[in-house]
Amino acid sequence: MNPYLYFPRDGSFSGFREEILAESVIAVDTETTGLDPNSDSLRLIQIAVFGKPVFVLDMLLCDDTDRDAVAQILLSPSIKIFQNAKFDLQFLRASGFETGGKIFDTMLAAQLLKTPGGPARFGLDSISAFFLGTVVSKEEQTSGFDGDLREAQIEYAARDASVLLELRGVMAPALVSNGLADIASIEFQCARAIAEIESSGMLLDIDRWNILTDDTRETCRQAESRLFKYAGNWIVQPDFFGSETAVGLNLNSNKQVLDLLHDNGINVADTSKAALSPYRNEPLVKDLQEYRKASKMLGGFLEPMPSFINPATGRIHANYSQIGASSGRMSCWGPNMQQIPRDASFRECFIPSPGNSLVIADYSQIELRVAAQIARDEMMIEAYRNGGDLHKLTASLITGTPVDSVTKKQRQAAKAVNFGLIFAMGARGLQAYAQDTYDVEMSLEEAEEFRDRFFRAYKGINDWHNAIKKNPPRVSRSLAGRRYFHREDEGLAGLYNTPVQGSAADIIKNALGMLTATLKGTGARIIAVVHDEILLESPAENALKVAGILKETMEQADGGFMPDVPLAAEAQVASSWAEKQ
DNA sequence: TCAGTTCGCGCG
DNA sequence: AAAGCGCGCGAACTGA
Repeated sequence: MNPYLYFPRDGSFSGFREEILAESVIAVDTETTGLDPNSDSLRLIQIAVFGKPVFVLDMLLCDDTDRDAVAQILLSPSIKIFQNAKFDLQFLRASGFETGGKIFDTMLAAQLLKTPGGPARFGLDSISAFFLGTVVSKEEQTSGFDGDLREAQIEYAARDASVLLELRGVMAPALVSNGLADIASIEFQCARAIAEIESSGMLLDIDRWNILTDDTRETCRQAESRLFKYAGNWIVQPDFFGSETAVGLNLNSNKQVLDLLHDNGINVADTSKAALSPYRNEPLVKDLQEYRKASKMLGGFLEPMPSFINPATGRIHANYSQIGASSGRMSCWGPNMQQIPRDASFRECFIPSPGNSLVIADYSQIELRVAAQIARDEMMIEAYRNGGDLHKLTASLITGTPVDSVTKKQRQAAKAVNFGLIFAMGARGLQAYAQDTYDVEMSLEEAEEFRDRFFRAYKGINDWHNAIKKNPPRVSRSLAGRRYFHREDEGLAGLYNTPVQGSAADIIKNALGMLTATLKGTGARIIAVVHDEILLESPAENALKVAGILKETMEQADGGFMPDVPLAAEAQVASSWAEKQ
């Protein structure tokens, strides 16, 4: 067991201030009374440096002198090693501690270093077992940090901090030798922004939300009662209020819904939106879609959302998994703010707190730009360099219309073509995608024709696809060097898409990291990120300036790995999330 | 009864 | 030859 000192029991911590400040690398870990930085509290701060005992500070007991010493050490420019930094950063901030220097996050490092044979879980115990070959038992320290501490708890807390030093010793060289150093520094710097997003949270206009909930309940009920009229094979009875109910019919059961469809002459294989698409004008199908929509809105968003409002802050603090998707994108849960419906009726419920404004920005066509860069497609690069409208250009190329005479409808169709085809969509898929997403009717012949012309016009994209098709890679990289081990059976679409999606993630993560610096002194906070969109809350008087900083930072966030294609972002000041384009 | 899987669908 | 991809979540369904 490594030696440790526990303060204040073992004397005064502040006497060690200078020798710790002289260190260039320190490991920091915390123990808390729970998992919620808004309602639970920080109990222990453990600080480990090479060649010294681990310093364990009991925040319940230590005095202001020791607090000041910790504050200064955390703020120093030395490298700070954390395991899952965003967690500790939130608790530290809630207790008034800010951190300086670069972050090294062992959890993010482990995720970047992940290989097919490596660990699938990234807790400290799993990764120390894998990278150090040591077995760490966490049993003693999982809970009970709010009363008197047992010696074993202090011992394990100290051990966790010293393990971080050892882990970096192994992982830092591994990141370099695996070509992951650049993406690691992007991820590490981004962790600060994610901590800020989670602790900031978002404010929900609950009154407006409740009205929307009531309205949607009514819509759902009406669609339901219309659907019961098709249920001849079920026993239809008037309910207490006189409207009809099909006894035993569960509209959420796809099995039963399939029967209902068949009974009414709609012979589909399954009840998915795609399968029902040819019948979308049938009254039964229309009612079903309306029911499903309303029921999804209710069960998926409207009803659960109020329970996510944190009683301590009155705001919704979602959880972000920084490397949540295999592509390198973030994911979000509890609640997932990345899937809030786009309808203005939903998004207008997300508002700034009094005296503040929202500042919202998103990247313009970032995945297409990334694809242009990866494929080095000359036509696309040229268009983006000249500030052209790529959707219009595609519309012109596939229809033969001069760019200036492209109609709105043509541009809309081209949008579907652009997004669909660079990711290996077939003519069939393109046709359905254009219909579903852009409300564009396209015959199969047209889809085939567009597909053909698209690949003839964009030679670089065509060559990029052909190269992958000819020799499917086992390993590939995003533009910032994020590494992908492709499954044996991974389809072409995945091989095309993963590095594109991941490179876009590299860029926005770089922007988030930069923002923690460029927003300093404005009073603005990052409150959400949705793949290619960043939301801030800013003091109203600064909002216009902040919008400029946000746009500028996002456009400068190429990190040097987008040499041929410029980035473009659009930012605006808003009084709710609905006010966006 | 309950954990795990599948479907369908919200977002990008 | 043909093929969009990536998530999280609720409800239904499956299997022991």
